[in-house]
Amino acid sequence: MHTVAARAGVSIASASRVLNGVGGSPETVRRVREAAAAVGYVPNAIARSLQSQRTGLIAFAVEDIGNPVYVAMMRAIEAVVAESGHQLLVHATGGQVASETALLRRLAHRYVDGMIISPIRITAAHVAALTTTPVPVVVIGQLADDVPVDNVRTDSRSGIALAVDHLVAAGRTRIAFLNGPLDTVPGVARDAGFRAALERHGMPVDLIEVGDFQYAPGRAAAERLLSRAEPDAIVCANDLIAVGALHALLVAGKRVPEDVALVGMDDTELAQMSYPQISSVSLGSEERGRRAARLLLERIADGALPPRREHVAPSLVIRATSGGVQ
Amino acid sequence: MHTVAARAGVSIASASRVLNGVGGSPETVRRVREAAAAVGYVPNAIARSLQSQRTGLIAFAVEDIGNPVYVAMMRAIEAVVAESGHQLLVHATGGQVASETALLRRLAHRYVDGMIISPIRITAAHVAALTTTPVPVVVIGQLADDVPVDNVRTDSRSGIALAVDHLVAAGRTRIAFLNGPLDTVPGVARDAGFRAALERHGMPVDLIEVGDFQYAPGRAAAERLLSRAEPDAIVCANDLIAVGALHALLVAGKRVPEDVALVGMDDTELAQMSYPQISSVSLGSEERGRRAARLLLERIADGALPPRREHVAPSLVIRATSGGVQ
DNA sequence: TTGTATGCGTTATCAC
DNA sequence: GTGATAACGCATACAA
Repeated sequence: MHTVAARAGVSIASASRVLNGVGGSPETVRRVREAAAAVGYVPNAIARSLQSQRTGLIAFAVEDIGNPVYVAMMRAIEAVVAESGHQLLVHATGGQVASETALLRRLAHRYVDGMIISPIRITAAHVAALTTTPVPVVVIGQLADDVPVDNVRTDSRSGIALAVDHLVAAGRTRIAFLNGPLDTVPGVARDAGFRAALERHGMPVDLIEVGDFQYAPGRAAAERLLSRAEPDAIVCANDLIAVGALHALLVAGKRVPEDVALVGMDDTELAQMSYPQISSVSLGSEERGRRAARLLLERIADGALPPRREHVAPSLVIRATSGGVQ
Repeated sequence: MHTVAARAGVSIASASRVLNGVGGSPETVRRVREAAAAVGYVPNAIARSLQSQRTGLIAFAVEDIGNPVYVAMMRAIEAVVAESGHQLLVHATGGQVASETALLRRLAHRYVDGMIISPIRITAAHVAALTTTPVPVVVIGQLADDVPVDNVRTDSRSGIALAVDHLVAAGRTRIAFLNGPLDTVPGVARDAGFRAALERHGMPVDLIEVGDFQYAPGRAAAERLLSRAEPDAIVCANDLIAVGALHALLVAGKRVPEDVALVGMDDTELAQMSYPQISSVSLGSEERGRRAARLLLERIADGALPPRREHVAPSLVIRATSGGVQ
């Protein structure tokens, strides 16, 4: 900038104004532009940030960037924030509470303009960090009603009910459930949803296996299930588990869906990339990502907004594994 | 900082020194620490960056963050750069040349300390941008020998040869190839590798279909292939195509591997998450990511280093779809 | 319109 | 060891 101004024979202030398109006589504009082009001037993002008090960065923090459901969210978020000139910073937390709260506290350094976080566990430490951070945060996931933080949620409890109702309507009577850890927010919600749905249909709740929200644990859980019972339908707490269960079923010689029907959750591209294609409860991942991004941008623009809650309703996508036509 | 210094009754300089752990009498240290804790002082990352001339950010630019091969790279990169206190900025370029060169030019703004980019097309515009950028860049992929930029590469040409040799040894005689676009670097390399391998075995090269490096195009390409020929083996240019081909084969009533053997490429988790599990040529994605990250950190530390080329050799992982035991 | 001067929040340099 | 002061690169009140 200094060089450009000197070369153009004007002050640094004038050069700055021209380069930002505010003010400047035609002659000044011409000379500054020429000088800038000649020396290949390009503004320094950091200095500009220091002055403007914004970095142009949005952080997205998730447990596992390999899970297709987060990839879908990330894409949706990226599309929204890119429109407003922001770039996306991705944090992989590994689901560690310490790692997530550390991230939230680090926000005070103001290295980003805002953060979208989707924790699978929400502890008191989370809430404390969330309510004291000086930088806007939007949480994707269930947040207690009294926490004054923008929040986009879905109802996986009723999502599980959609799956169960669908299977019951198809005549299935021994419906099993493969869940993730019960010390996670989605884990407890889905467990409660499954139990409530089965009880509503007057069915015994005895076919539950708990593993992790991953492929291999899902497959192992299905193997445990098949070794002790003969379900005619399996609901899975996410698509990774469902793919694992599908393979366990096929290895065990079961026909899907004739012998055992299967429904996953999250409706990721994995469900469509399996064979047979897996029915799945959509929790609107893209939509939640999109909404979260919009909420965040709004709050960055106006910090005085009241805390908002947005809700995305689940829906069932029926495919081959639950009686749809192949 | 100003507040902390005032509260501690020392100068800003002393406060800064104490907070950075350099110098300070025991008494000064105590008072500054106390004051900092009292006002909840936390350093401003931007101001610190302006002074230190580094952002602590590393960018990783890829075509599609949903492709498991890039997810694997990203994880490996993240692990390495995190050790040195860097954070990862992820760019999705969509494979657009304009988008990638724009990204490279934007590096001049110095919003990151360095970039790892894995373009599937490398044009003259790329080379021009790469050689003029003032910020360290490492390219994952084939770069011309005379381009003075750090580069981590593999040899997918010989990777394809591994797959073909394996299938020939297993007695397959009508080997097909499902490739991605021929205007991409991996596309041409894999095409050349397939042709060379088949010719080396004295086999006719007539079973090639070109689609895109995605699931649906892969499946469509396999359907086109099956409608016009009866291959007894299929080599796929990546795992997404392979999964699509597997499904096309199963829909067509083919037994895999009895009727048709299948080998993918990239050895992503997708290959293990399919049923039957897909044999795949590993191109060492994690290893390439790790090496690229190390090269970048070294160059950031010492810009005078000569340009380096690192090579990761491909290897074949045999699974169920190519005659391995189920 | 233009230039001067100041501030953004830190760190580094230099006398003391 | 400490404090005043000058950077870092830019944007902007204010006065001219």
